[in-house]
Amino acid sequence: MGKYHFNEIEAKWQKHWAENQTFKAENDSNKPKYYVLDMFPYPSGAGLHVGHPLGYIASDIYARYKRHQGYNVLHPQGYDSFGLPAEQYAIQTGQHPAKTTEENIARYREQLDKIGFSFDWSREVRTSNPEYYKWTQWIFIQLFESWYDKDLNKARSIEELRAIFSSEGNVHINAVCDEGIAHFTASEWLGFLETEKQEILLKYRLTYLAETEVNWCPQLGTVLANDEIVNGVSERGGYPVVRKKMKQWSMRITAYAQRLLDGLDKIDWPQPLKDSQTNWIGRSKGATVTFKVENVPSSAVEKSYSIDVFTTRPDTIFGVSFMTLAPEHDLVSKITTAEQKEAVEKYVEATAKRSERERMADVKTITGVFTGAYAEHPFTKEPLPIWIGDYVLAGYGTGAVMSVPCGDQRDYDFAKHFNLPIPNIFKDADISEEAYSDKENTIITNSDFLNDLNYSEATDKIIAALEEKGIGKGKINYRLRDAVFSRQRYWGEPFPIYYKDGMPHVIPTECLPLRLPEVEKYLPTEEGEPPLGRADDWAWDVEKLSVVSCELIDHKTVFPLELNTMPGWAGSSWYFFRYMEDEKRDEVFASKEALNYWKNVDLYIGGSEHATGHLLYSRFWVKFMHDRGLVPVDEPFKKLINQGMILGESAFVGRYSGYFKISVFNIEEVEIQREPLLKDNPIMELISEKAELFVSLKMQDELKILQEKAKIIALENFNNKLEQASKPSFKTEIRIEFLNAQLDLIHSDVSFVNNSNELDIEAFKNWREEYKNAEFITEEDGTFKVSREVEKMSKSKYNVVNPDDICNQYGADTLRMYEMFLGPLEQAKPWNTAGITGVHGFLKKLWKLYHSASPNPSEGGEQEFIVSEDNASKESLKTLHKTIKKTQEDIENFSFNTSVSSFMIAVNELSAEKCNSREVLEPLAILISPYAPHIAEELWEKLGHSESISTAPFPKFEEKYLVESTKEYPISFNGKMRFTLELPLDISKEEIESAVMAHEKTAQYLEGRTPKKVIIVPGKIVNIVG
RNA sequence: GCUCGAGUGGCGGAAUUGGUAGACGCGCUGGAUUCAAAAUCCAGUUCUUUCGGGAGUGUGGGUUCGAUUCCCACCUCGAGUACCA
Repeated sequence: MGKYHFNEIEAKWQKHWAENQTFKAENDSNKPKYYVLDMFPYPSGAGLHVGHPLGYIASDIYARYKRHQGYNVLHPQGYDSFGLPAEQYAIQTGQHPAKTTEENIARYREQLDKIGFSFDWSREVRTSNPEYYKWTQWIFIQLFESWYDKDLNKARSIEELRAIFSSEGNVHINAVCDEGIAHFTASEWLGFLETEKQEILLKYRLTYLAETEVNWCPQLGTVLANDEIVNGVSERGGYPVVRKKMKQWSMRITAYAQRLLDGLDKIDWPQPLKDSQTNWIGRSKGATVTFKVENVPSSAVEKSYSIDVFTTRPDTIFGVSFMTLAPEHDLVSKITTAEQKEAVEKYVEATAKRSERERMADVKTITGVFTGAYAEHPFTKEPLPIWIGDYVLAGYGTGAVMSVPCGDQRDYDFAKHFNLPIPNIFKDADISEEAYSDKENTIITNSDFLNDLNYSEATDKIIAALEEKGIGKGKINYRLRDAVFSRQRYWGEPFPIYYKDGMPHVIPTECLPLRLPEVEKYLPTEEGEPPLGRADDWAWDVEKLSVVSCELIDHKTVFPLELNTMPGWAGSSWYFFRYMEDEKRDEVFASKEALNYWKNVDLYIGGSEHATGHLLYSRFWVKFMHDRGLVPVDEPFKKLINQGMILGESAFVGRYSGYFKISVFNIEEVEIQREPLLKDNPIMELISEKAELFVSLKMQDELKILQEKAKIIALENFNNKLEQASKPSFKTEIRIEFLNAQLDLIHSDVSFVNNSNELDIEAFKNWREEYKNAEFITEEDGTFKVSREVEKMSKSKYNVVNPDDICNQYGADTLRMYEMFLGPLEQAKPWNTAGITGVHGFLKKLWKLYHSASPNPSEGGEQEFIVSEDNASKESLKTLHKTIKKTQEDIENFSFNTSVSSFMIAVNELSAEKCNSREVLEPLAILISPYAPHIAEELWEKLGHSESISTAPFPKFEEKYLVESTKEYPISFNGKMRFTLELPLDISKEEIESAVMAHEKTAQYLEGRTPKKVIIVPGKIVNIVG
């Protein structure tokens, strides 16, 4: 073998690596550890396109580099295999989602294997495997058995909470829990029934059951989390989402809001990603204030109510002129007066019906209604009318605001719209057009004891006053909501929960996994229960400790099981720990030894779309697991890199569709059933069907040609129709008149188009039935050209490029290098297959470097492998060491595109130098091996090594080979480079100056002037000013 | 609207601390080799020019001997977010 037969080489090494488990990570090693992870792929039915492996290639290069650096590298891969698409497919086809998931995974694996990744497949995980979700359920139970102690600022066991309740009741408990839990003493607690105790405990658990306002998606038949909704419609499928109250499992992630925020400072993540988590958590500092509702004689119940509000501007409290409640606010029905009842109820009903999307679509329309009730200003005692309005969100703060129209634009707009007073409490502020919301330059006035104070002084003073009066206090508020954890779906983890007396109970951990039951259909039941409601055997027998038939439910020993399943993020919130364990997977989710050895993920690569989903939830779970002593770390991913999207270059075929008026005349005047047919009146007039014609790019402006051609098609179609019908018995003439036309561009599959944008017309015709007989107008040279446009790579745009095809045609090493060569990892960039020949040519050149220049007849006419043991030239060594330095720096900065360039430069230089010495070529193979591992292994073997190149030590950079004695100085005049001058590096500034001044070109550029100044930076530049 | 990021040849992009703008690759042009094609190799390729030179990194200003790089204002594109009190 002498030519670069990449297909053979790659198949050979992929087989070798698999058979020898070359990349198996050791849990017991003297080497330092390094953990490189890719974001969990969901195995979709469409398979991989060239955009998907981008991040995997980058992480693989880094993993291989770290192995060369002497690290014990963990670089695993697996599948986030529960999820909506498989279930939607199951609903449509009746196929079990496990089956399609299996098939999709097989296809993914096949594609991944072709690219030559150094994954340790022995540690693969799949979230839908019972052996895996057993532990997801187990972690859920840990959450259920935990509560959050605000004083210790960590999660603790529920057993400890019970102990506290038994000894001192709940009065001194400072926990993150439901609102409005009644106080009880220890003896009261001990007197409660078990069901009552469970009811109370549920309000403290980190995962709890509650009636919540959720995002219901009727088309998907499930609720969605906030991060699963994009622009008011579902992320998957784009279906509308409405608000609905449902009993749901929730996760008390809000307990961790501050720690999730603080933790961001400790991790090396891209700033935009941190920003979006910061915004999502949405911390704001302010105060809660309680407003008393004035007793209204005509209201339904005569009782004293109060409204709590949260405000970030307590300093503006003297500017309050009314109160606004969210329509969903509990108090609305209680305080509304009889006169306003009808209007209020109508309004509440109307807003409930509006979907999220509608609400978002019209932010501008101001709506609201007066309740008839008044609140009392806590300081001035003025009555404040209480309104409801849907600009106040039920889910944020307390669902009520103190409206300060002079300082808040929304309050201002509302006040203007309903003619409410707008008192001004800002000194020298103009509020005639809009609210004055500047915090920094504000001086408060008309505000009693706050007069003449600025924002921060006034805020401190008012909070002190509120606290003294006991009607408010300083408070930090978060936008982050508790995460809804129930999904009304089949293809997810079952909750290890059964219901006794309406209270949830966990099934014993030794009975896990609680396996997903079989159902005959994947749809909700007629009663609207989730698909698990269709299972025959879905009840828990507490004596037999097993799942039994639903018919046996007696609520004494056999109880119904939970029908919801967990959301997609359950399994992906802890999977990175599972990879750490390789032997004791049956006993633990991951052993202490494994967790302590691998700690956290050192490098995590994936897309930025998971910013507020997976990446927030997994941080939450890890912090929780850390609190409960389950893992030693409190952040999962130390360093994170977002890879940019690879975009597709869609191909567009021009389609001209013209319409004609076709009129049929008879030529002879004949009588048909006594009706004379007259020559000059048409016997028939019709508008032609669209005459479709495909037009090559440069012909698209040739309207005359297009019209002519389209006319022929229209006529042909007409004649065919006429022939199929009965032919008239008289002579006819057809006249045709052009009406109008349009040219549109339609997607063609990019596989029909070559690198010169020429369409394979035959392939295009065979693509669709309706194109079979289509007509094509080509360029003058007979080719048909398409236009190109960069779009997202997607099946529906027919611009998907398959990595398998690239591997077959150019090889995996070429694919890997080219993906890196396209541009910076983090940036979005278009894929253009045409450019791939450059890196492919580079690999061929690299191969040649290790082989004889001319074919050797004794080698069957092929080039012979030739590497000499002679010393390399000075230039070659310089090339090598320059490349070592650059490659190392580039990999460490994740600048993979530039190191591919530097390899090209190195190979170009070494080829020119005719270098073939082992001293240079051996280290060169190692340098390139992270990028192009197959060719590197092959050359390594030819160089006489029997061990894999993958653990060969990375070449050591030595400065001495780069030391120069002279420098080609750029000589600038007023900052413009004019010529260069080679000078020794060891001469003084003065010597440089005299050498430059003595140069003939200097005089030429000075044109007789005397320089004002000569700037000399030794080793860099010379700049002459004047 | 707010937050963040980015604007450099025909294209993807390079220039790591302010120091020769356009590395490397694609494409294009010309040439060698070949019966021919593929492959390979060589030369050229920012624009403009009266062939001396001149202009040039989104726009306008500033700092500097010197700015793609730093500062100010603006324009355009992309991403995220969306009444958060």
